[in-house]
Amino acid sequence: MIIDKRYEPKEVEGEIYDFWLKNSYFKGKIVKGKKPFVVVIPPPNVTGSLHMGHALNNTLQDILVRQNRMKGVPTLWVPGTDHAGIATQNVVEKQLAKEGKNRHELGRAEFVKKVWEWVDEYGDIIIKQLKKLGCSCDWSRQRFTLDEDYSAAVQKAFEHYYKKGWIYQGERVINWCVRCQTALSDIELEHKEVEGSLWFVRYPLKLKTKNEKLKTKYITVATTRPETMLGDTAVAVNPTDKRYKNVVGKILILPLMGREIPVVAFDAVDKEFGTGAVKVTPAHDPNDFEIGKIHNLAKIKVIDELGKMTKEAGKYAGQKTQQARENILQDLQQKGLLLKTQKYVHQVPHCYRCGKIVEQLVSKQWFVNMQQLAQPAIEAVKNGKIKFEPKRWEKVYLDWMENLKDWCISRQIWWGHRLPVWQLKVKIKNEKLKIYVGGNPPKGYTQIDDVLDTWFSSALWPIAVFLKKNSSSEKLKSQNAKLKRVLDIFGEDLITDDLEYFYPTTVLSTARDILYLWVARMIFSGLEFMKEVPFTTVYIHPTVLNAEGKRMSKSLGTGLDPIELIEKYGADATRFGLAFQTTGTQDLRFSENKIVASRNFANKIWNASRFVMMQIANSKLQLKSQKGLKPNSPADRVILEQLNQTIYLVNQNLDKFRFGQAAEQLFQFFWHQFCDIYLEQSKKQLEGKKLRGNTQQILVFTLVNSLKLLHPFMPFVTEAVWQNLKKTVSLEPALISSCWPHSAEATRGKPKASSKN
RNA sequence: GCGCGUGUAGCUCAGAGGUUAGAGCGUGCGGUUCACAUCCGUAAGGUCCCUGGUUCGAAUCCAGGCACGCGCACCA
Repeated sequence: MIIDKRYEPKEVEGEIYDFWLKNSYFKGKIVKGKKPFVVVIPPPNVTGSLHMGHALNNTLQDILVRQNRMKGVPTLWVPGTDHAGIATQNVVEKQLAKEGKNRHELGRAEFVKKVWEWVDEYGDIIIKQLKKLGCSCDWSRQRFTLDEDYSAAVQKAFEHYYKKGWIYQGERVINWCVRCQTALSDIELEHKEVEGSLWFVRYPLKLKTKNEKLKTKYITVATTRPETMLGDTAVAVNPTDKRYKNVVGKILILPLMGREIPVVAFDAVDKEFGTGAVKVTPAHDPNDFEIGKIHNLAKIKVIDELGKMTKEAGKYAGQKTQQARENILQDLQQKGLLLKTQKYVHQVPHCYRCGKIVEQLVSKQWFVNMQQLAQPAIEAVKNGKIKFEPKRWEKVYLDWMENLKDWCISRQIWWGHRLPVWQLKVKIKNEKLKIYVGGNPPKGYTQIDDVLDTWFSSALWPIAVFLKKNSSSEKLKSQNAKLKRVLDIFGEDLITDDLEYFYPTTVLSTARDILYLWVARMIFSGLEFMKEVPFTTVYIHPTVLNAEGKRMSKSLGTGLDPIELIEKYGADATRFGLAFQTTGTQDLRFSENKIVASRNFANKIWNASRFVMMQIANSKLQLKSQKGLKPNSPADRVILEQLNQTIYLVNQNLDKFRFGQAAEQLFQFFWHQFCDIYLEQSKKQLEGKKLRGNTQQILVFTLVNSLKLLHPFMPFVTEAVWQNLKKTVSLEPALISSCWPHSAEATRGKPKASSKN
């Protein structure tokens, strides 16, 4: 026998993968009149390396893709990477810091060049890792969100929104990361519990005359951020609060600054919290900003973009916020205005990229008005055009969509798509700044510095991956009326037949934490630009937790490198082990045991196949179809029935994204029903001449179909066996493109009900 | 605060209104000529979180509670 008695993944995986590549099995082809099965990969960050979540998600996608490919459906899985604005910029900045430099010394052009160099050198790591995992992506279609054509599409999308009047520049209190030096959208924050304090500060009421005697001399406010009080321009109380009934409209003297500020009424003030009176800092709190709008309050910015006190902060100017806080508290204490201090645990926003505390400050940024975009995206889910799996995520999605705020899309970093916004160099006095939006600005205009939120471009992923001039697909030939609109938006140059054929995609499989950041935005973008949903099913895979039930994360040191698992146990074992643990309802508390068990299973498949091959060597066996099989013994009949049930159950479970149950069924069937029972039985049957021929037939038949069913889960070992088996039995040239078992008996043959009729 | 999820063998998890509740790993015992020791056979191991309700029958459905995890939120 040619093959070894132990399955050695390392010896076959590379070779098998090359074999698939060489024969273009992963290529997506347009087959007119046939509805394709299309998946776009959630593009990993170029800075990333494969973590367990990627390994899981891409295993599951590959299972679906391979199954559909075998079913004979035109199948395409588009791979690619995301430029990941802030994340990538941070990586390169860190590298620069090691050399004692910063990006400002380099200048914008030089810095961006450096990032591109970094991307060229390291950006492909994760792609190579996906290949190791066995992902059957169409690599000829690999995309990067900063590809030339992709960028063109991003620009067109911006222009489109702008023309509609949905993009505007506005002054708001935004989240500002002092470390990354950029604005962040609300969902780019991570709220972490921080043990802080609640300080109670007295704001004296202004006396009408020097000697006026007041019943109440102070209003006490509670704050977690005393340094912002320097920017206070009011104190707000609930209009129904009896305690403050008589002070609304009165004037207070802001301590330390001496500024006169009014007491105003505002519904949203919680009477129960603190003292029921809240200091109002319109420049540093979004709610206060709203109060300020209503009461026409000044916005006094006391903290700047570097996290230091501005000159508006009087004697505290130039101090870092923390330092200013301490000084202010000391000064208040001295003046007897600090009533008390309470320990207070609260949620503080941190930057999702660098982990530093985020400042809130007033700033001029670009926004997308969400009003008209949200509604169709809500409808599409409500009317079932997009289904969530598991279904409960639908509610999570809808809750967010129904409470959408405008999307802050400008970032003050350098790595990304620059806004196609230009302004006239010379600012004429008393005249609004002249702005041009688009690709060819008139003379004298310069482009503004901001770049777009990374998620603005990834929102276009299911569209933009099919927009490419020099793609394998040619420019649009068909004059499909449906695409007229898209042509108008993106222009002739970008539209290809691919877009017409492969959009909308079928399944989007992703992690729950980017449901808002990415999935929701793809949905409304798809509906806006294509007037059609970008995918019909959103599958949310379980989160991979470690043994302690903590989320696996590299930064937390709770990660586990899937590549190490592949090295140790093989890609098949890693994949099967992950799929096995994907049960649909629960998060996945990762256990290496399951990978070990799967490694053993791969070996079992290998050896059972070896046994079958030994039995049929030199037998010149002509493989019969199921109809041609003649089960002679009870064991024959049982194994064929069990195979049919397995085909049925695997299909059922995969249709419902029940990967674990499908894997379990295959494991049970192959190991216990086929190997433990039938293979043992066959040894007796093979002895006598009477049963020998049919037993051989059934052995091969069962093995061949098992390999097919197992292939999406364990592509390497099954293909390796197939290639060997092919030498003695006439089979399709490759398992990957062979025909998925779907005999009439199997599709109809539910697990047999004991009483028919 | 609101919402979501989970609780079943030592561990990780399936299952689900109806005999005796299952798997993998782990554990005990026995087994190496004859595909595989990454193996085979066999055994032990469960108050299905608690309380109440519906039912002929509940681990399963309902209500309440407890525990853990997660998401959202403008309690300053």
